[in-house]
Amino acid sequence: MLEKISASKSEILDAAAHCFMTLGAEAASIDDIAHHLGSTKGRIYHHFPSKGALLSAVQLRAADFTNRAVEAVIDSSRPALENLEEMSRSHVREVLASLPYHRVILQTYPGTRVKAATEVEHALQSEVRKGQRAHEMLFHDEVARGIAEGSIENRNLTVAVAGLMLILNSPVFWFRPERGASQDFIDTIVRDLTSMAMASLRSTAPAPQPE
Amino acid sequence: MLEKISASKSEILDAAAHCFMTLGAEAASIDDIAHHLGSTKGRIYHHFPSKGALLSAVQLRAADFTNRAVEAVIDSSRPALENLEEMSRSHVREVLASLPYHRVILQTYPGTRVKAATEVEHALQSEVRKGQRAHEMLFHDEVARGIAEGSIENRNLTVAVAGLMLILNSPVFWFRPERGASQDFIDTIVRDLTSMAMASLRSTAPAPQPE
DNA sequence: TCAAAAACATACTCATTAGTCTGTTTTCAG
DNA sequence: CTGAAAACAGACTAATGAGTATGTTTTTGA
Repeated sequence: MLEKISASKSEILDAAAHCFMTLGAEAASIDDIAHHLGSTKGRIYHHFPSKGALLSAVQLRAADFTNRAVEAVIDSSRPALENLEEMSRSHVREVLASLPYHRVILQTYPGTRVKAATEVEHALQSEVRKGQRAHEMLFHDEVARGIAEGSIENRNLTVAVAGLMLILNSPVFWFRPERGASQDFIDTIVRDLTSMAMASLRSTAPAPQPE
Repeated sequence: MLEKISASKSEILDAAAHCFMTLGAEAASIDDIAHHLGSTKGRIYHHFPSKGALLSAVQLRAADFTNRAVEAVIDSSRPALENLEEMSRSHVREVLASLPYHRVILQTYPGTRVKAATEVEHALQSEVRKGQRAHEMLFHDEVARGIAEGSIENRNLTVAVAGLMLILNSPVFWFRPERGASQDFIDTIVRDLTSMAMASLRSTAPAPQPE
């Protein structure tokens, strides 16, 4: 789904993600990104046709990161909750590892339709949504399986999955890697968030005990 | 904490919140907001000194909305979890009721420092954070109390409260009132999100049974 | 009833910034 | 080696949008 990225292109994406994160996707200018690279606009516009395309590329890569990380640990032979726990752990780890990219996604999450949306840009945005939806589907399907199993509380699926993803993505809002990112704290975040996420899903009432 | 707002000023805030929501806080121009009001810039700049001040006013009002709603139902004589459940219910209801305002908050949550930040604007933003922190504190304190009680799982407080707030705010990301906001669906959202939030906090291991 | 202040409208200025165009350097296949 | 294409740099254009300055209307208090 994602074409190969040259080393230079990847460097540009990293810089773009960083600037979008610190300044906001809309406020960050192409010149800001170029300056952060020690280059000029010429370099960026040689690789990307527009700012919108660059933004979409960053968002697409973000979804791709978590997608790969989660898909790698999926094992549908396990019970849904067990599987979801591994998936969640992997997702949170990846978010913490590639934080700037995921910050950008959150910034453009709501239905904020871009003003000057050409046909091409619109298509790119639709592609981004598709990638995000695909990733949510990984969790969506497992939650549905868990509800069928009886191990997960029977709630509105949309509401439940949205809440789950928000828990897993919550570090995006407050995690500051620049201020001391001790491996210990990272482990705490992964453990506690995964624990909270699983607890929020787990069925309370009958609790089928297979022991 | 919040000065009285004239009818006209309130109308401007509503329009601003709406435009910030649909177009994004950065992309929405003062002219856009004025046009949505059927007026011109003059009206807005008569009441607000700058776009940043207008944005801050919207954010401050958002925090004020949920603050009032939650504070009204706090009853610290109850057990922490019971109290938190009522608070959460009230919070979610308020978010759904004044959605545009809360969308704006989420858009500017991350550490995106504005570029042209004058001293005044900076002070306003700091005021906004203070209001948001105050509201989070309401939940923070109750969670701490619950942990002390033993009814809430002993996790990192920052992580736990952040996760909790994200669950409660999650409709901001996907709820579309324009597309059929049946009272029934609203009730479902409030019930399921509150249920998930409480489940994510509840202590799993010893479970002190006071019955 | 009548100033004066509040509440707007309208026409500007000026800075920022996305995108373009042309030139220069680097890479690399043959 | 060489020439052509890729990978940039740097100057320029054009449009958008925040903020201002000066009107005009409406409200209001005495």
